[in-house]
Amino acid sequence: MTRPEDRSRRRPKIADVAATAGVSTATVSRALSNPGLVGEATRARVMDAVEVTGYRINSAARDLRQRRARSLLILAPNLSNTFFGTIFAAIQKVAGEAGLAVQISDSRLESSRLATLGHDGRTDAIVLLDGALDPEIVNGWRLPLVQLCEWNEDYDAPAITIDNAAAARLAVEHLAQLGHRRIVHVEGPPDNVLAIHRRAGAHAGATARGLELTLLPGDFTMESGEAAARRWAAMTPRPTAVFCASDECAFGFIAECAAMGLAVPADVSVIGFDDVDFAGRFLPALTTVHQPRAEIGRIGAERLLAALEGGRPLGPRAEPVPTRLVVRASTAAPPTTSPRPKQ
Amino acid sequence: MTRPEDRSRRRPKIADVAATAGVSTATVSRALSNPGLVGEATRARVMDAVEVTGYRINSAARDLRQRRARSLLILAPNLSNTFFGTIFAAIQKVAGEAGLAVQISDSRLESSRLATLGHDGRTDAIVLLDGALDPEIVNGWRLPLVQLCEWNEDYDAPAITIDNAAAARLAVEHLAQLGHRRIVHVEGPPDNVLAIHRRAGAHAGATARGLELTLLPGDFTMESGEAAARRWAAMTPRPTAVFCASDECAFGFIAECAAMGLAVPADVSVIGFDDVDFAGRFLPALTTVHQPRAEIGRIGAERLLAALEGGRPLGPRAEPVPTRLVVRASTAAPPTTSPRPKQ
DNA sequence: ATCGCGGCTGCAATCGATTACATCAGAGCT
DNA sequence: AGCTCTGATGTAATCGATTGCAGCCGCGAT
Repeated sequence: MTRPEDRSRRRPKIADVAATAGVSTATVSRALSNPGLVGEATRARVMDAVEVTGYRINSAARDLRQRRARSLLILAPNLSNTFFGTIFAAIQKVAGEAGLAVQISDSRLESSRLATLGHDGRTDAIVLLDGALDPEIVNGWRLPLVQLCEWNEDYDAPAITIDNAAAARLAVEHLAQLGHRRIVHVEGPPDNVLAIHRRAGAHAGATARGLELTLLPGDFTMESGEAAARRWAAMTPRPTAVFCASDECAFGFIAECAAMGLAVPADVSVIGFDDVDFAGRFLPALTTVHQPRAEIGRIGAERLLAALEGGRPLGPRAEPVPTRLVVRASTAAPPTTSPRPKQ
Repeated sequence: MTRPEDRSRRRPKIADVAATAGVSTATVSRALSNPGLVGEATRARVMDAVEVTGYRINSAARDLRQRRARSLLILAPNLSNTFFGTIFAAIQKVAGEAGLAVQISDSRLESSRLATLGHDGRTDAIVLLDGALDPEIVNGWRLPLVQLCEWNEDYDAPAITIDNAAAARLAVEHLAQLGHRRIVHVEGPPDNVLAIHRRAGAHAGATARGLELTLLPGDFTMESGEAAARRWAAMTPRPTAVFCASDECAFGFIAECAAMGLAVPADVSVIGFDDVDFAGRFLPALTTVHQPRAEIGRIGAERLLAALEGGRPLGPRAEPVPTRLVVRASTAAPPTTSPRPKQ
């Protein structure tokens, strides 16, 4: 005999509902997860009992029995990066609507802890935003997995990305059209796929248009943009435009120009990459390549869901997501102060 | 008799390890989670067997038996908000090191789904970044819970926050010291606690220094900052300084000033609130109140962990986290163009 | 009257780890 | 020798939901 206090104190379980409704636990389970299997009157009694007892399913028990976690893991190299927020939100929206929980973790941890994340049964699928993890570990996870934005050829998983080279080329051609002849590309980190493709695209664009291209090192951060600005300022003659491998880098570049008393775009045109939320409000508003982050997150999550539900494998690779150049106020025709000296 | 293929195909469980090591499952379990309890030789055999079989614990089974999830849930009204990224990272760091998974969810969903999140046994504790949820639901969760940054008096949970009123007052006093006499405060959303406290602080500071304070509506967004800038520009005489309730709002205000051909701080001083990552690189670099987000996230996570391990309840309320004014380039003495007319 | 069938429901095994309790061997003590 | 005590290990119950199998009931067909 259960006293009322017990009910309020203990988390009700399916057996409590069954007792209240006068049916077996099997029937309660079926009424909740597969209502078509139970008679209408019974179902109503069960629902009432659920209401009365305040029953909530215990996911751990269900997960154990069904051998799935109803949960998806996002791994990113730096959770505080503003770039990722939108992606997280998009993934969570899709996953949440499908009843999946979303777990996040920093991807930069010791390999044993990292490996465990994909093996501990708490996760059904993985979204990877980091292309620099050990392929052994990544491929060791026997879970549906998609890569987003960044990718690694050694991972045996599809990637949802934009065509970084083509996008970079767009940026350079924009500068060429404005009349710039000598330009700088501030690169991303040397080993990064994105950096490599963007550099290749910039190079291709410059070659096609006959531009003189100088590469400066960088790593996507604002600090590296500042450093690049100082190196650029010391060049003679100064290139008239700069294509930064990320918006943050561009912000740093522009801020440092301001500190040096140089104006954008009057003294130098600057173009970024990503189109983060602030890009449009920056002063000057930043011309940049739009990377559809929400779209990428959504597509990634949807493909994982399809793989989980259909049980079919994820396609090997995906079409690139369309991107576009967003022209704002940080690019203009090159300064005409001194007519370029013949050489 | 298990054939080798079975091993490689099936996820090994604790029984497989036990069989390989020639001990019982109980011993394996103890060797892994409480090594002091088993003999040294046995422990070594078990560890070898773990290695050989490639065993990884099944969290669902352990969670079920131990009635805990080793997981913590973060609820925020908008996951893509740049403001939250740093907090997520700090929480994940602390939690991850303690072996807890971190789950994130948008807090703005139908109440039934929201309520379920705290009741489904997938979560041991909750970090709440939203003060606008139904108190019935929040208090219905029988889990350790902390509020961060924002809070709600109706929630029965401690809050880790800064002293928003005092911080706002600091901002206003800074403006007073620079010589401003008429100032504007662009408020946050009317019902928001943060907005209310910041407004109160601004009001107190203005009164104490004998400043003339005008309130303009806002909602923390860049758009509301832009709108406020237009309203401010239409005022006669124009106040010479503006205290915005958030950095984003300040960015919007400054961007709109630029669009109207007005310069900051030459024509108007602007001060923000939060000190988001971009604040220091904005042009002009934004004077703002620093909100130690990583610190707040860390403290919140640590208090939850302490409550989980010690089993003791969370303290009722926390000391405010110290904050400070960061003076950069967006504030200066008021313009002296026309000496103020006597009235 | 009997059989078969379909629709509901219940019984009990199951998922995989943890842990209370039992057992047992050996050491130490009287 | 007999007893207790301690430390290591095994046995089996347990966490709470799902699900294969079987049973029951009623109805229509033969």
